[in-house]
Amino acid sequence: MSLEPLPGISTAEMVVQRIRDAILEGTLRPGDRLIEADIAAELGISRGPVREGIRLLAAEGLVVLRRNRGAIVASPTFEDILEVYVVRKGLGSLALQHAISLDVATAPEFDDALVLLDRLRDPEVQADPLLMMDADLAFQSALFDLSGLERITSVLDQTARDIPVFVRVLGITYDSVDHAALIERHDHLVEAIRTHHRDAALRAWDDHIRSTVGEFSRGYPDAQIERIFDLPLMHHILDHSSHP
Amino acid sequence: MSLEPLPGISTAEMVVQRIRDAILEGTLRPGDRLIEADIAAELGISRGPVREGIRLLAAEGLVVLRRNRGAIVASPTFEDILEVYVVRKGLGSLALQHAISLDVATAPEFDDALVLLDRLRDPEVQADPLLMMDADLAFQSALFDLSGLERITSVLDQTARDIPVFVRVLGITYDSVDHAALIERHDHLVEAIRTHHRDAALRAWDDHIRSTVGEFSRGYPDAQIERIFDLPLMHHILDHSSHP
DNA sequence: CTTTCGTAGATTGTTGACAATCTTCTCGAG
DNA sequence: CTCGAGAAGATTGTCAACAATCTACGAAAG
Repeated sequence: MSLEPLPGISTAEMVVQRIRDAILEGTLRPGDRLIEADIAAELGISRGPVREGIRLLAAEGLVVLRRNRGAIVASPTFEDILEVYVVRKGLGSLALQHAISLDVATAPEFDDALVLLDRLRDPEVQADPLLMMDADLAFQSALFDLSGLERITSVLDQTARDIPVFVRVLGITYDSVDHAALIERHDHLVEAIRTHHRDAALRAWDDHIRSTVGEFSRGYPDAQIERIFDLPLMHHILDHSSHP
Repeated sequence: MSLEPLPGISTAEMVVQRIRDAILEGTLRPGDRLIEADIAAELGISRGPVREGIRLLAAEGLVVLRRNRGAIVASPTFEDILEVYVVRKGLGSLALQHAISLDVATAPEFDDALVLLDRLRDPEVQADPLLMMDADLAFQSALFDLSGLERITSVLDQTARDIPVFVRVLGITYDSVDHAALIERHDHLVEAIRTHHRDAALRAWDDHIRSTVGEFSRGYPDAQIERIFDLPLMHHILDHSSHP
């Protein structure tokens, strides 16, 4: 039996949460400056932990740091979110393959993932798109954890933290998402892992990524999913070789 | 024409370099504590930048942070370095595929990569295994940059920074590495990219990873490369579910 | 002899002040 | 009217002192 240290969260991590929440809430918008002294005053702490929190956010890609010129909230583009999904497709495949090659179906962590999957069936969760997205990502994260590959899961978790922010900033809505279909795909995935069907699992994962990307790609006409995930990504990214 | 700000490197980054060098040099060994005040005194600066540098190293995975208990030099295992190569195989494939789908052979950055490849032919470089490894990784990094996928290249660059440290800490030697074969594989890779042969490039990349992993796997008998890279990684990783 | 408790020392976490750098505004030259 | 120099203000980078926490050692109880 292991008790976590009670504070659980450092001051710098509190800063991270507050700033991330402010972005999610729309209080902070892309391009806004993050002024250490102002944030410190607002939170009633000194600049040190604020500075540390901002650096953590920069490592996550949520803010951009400019030497001696402070930090601004990042301005993710549609290409950025596509790249995030390319990473999730690639590393997710690796994690799932490895999980299958282990005997994870009997591990207690596997049941944890099933519990998280059940959360997606909760009508209360389904009513709130943001809750739904969080629950979905938490379930996927639990699956990846089964692989025991810490570096890979850490990168995947980072993308999972970025996605809600990107979605919010880009104004993407999941209104028309088909919850039943989403859950069915996840059921397939779980079943494939349980029965050690590697190819079926990879197919289910690929389906999920395609569906998700397809869902939020409405309104971005030149982002055909076929081009994105047969080739790994769309063509017009190198054009952004602007160096501001 | 753009001039970089002359300092080029922040104080915290200097700290990062010094500590990483100390690990590479053997002055700092896995498990050693990093005491902010001591390091600050040694470098003639205050604790602030030292603290910041240590956090950067922690984000890189080179040191482990424990709340209120300071940082210690990480103790990478053989499984860790295998996982690093799994990441490089996976994300490297994505970056190369995307680079090929663009018209990068005519880009000036492509020539930069060729120059870096030529460094591997320099007898002076070949004489020093550490130089050779750095030059090799720099060339690969230049290839990945062609993709324009910033998140993916940033993860790949992080693994590239970790590799020399892991190699040093684990006492791996590349003595018997076949330089001619290494360069020939890279030539194949370059040629495949130039001629838009996606499958050939992926095969060359896979060859390179296998050869590299095979090279340093001598003396680790139960790490057969076949098992590692057909399945994504070896089986006995989940056993390390110790939570110290 | 082993275990628990308490204290002293060491180390990290936080703070406010100072130094260095950047930004913005004004003013003058062309 | 445009452009550039220069000063004032704003903001980050750094520092040293203080507070909170942890570690280690030793004494006392069982």
